[in-house]
Amino acid sequence: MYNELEKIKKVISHYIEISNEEWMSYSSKFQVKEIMKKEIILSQGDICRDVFFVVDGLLRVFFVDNNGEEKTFHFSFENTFSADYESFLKKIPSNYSIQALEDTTIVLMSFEMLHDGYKILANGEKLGRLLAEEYFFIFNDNIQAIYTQSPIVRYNNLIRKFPNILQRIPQHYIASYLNISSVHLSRLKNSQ
Amino acid sequence: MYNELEKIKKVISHYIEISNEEWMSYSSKFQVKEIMKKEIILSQGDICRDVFFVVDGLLRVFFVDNNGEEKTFHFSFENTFSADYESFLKKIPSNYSIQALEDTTIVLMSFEMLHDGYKILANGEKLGRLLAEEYFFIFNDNIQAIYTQSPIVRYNNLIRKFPNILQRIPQHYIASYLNISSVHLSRLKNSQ
DNA sequence: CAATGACGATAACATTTGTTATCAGTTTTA
DNA sequence: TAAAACTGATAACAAATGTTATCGTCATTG
Repeated sequence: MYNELEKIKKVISHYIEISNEEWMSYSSKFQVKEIMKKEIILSQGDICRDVFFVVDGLLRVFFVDNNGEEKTFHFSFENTFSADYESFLKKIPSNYSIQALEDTTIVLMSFEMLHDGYKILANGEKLGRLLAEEYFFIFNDNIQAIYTQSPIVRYNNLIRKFPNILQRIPQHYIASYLNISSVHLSRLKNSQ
Repeated sequence: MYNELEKIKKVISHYIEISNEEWMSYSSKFQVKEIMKKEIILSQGDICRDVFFVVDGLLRVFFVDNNGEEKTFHFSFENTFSADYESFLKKIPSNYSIQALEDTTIVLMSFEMLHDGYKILANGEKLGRLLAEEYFFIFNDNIQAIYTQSPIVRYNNLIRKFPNILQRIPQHYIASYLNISSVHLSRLKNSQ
């Protein structure tokens, strides 16, 4: 418990100043959870009630398209947040599912908690703003990569950014993330 | 002048409560600008110093990829904001250019103004948060469409959402937005 | 430990999509 | 108003990508 909350405190402190008193009362509301590999912690269609902070492990965010095919569109590594943030904020059914790719430790942050934070914490609104901005940056970069880079370039960049990704994530999930078939990715890799 | 600011007040009031006194002092800092068709108001590589609010007209957000090809990835219609929001927030060189597709009236909102607003306005931080969230929603929906929908489905949805888009935007820009060649879009349209 | 399933490479083939060029109609510009 | 640029359709061809199936290896599970 101690370590998990220390980690999330470190991340939050990176965004805003938070006093010890504030942290003491605020952090008591966090919920820590251990989830097993393959476990699904958010199902497409359900409302995303919490933002998940990944303390240790790895999550996969995906959805099932009209043809019944799974599309992976995000991996959540250690020390990052994960959620269907639109579902979370608007309280509408989620378009994504979130699944653990490894045994994972997460800290749950509920909608109520975040919104209480807007009032309770001196810099609560700022935290909300910076979280939204951070999410936006991720998606912005992502969309730009899709428009400007070929799949194999995106693949190489991904590996450069996360060198151990191949040991942790099955290749067909990566292909799905690149929005190409697993056969095609295999071909691209072996013909560069 | 009167009408332009009324429009943006209406949009901002949709996000937060803002008193008349606040609006009086705050709105005086807005800058209204008329730009001509084809004029470029943000150039790739420059820092995006302002968020543009489109009062009337139409903007195109695009970038030039590694092969020297223009990729359109967003159209900004009336009553919406436009910017390279990442460049704007981080004060880093913009990856996008923004160009008017019609004679357009915009209201400029500088970084300093937005940040002053965080302090001056009672709900300033909240406004910043909601703007970031709004931007995030747009990109979220966009990325999801790219992953789950075929180009022709995205095209049809686009037309359903903006029925007069074909009269206002050349088809090859729309093809670029769909991330397909203009020849291919032409084919898809005429073979549904 | 045996059975099952997951994983990634590969081949063969089908389909989609891009590229280049041409043309006719329209709009813009000098 | 004449020339130039822009626009969208179309054809022919090339390249990229998907689909299906097979196979060997490895991990998981009962």
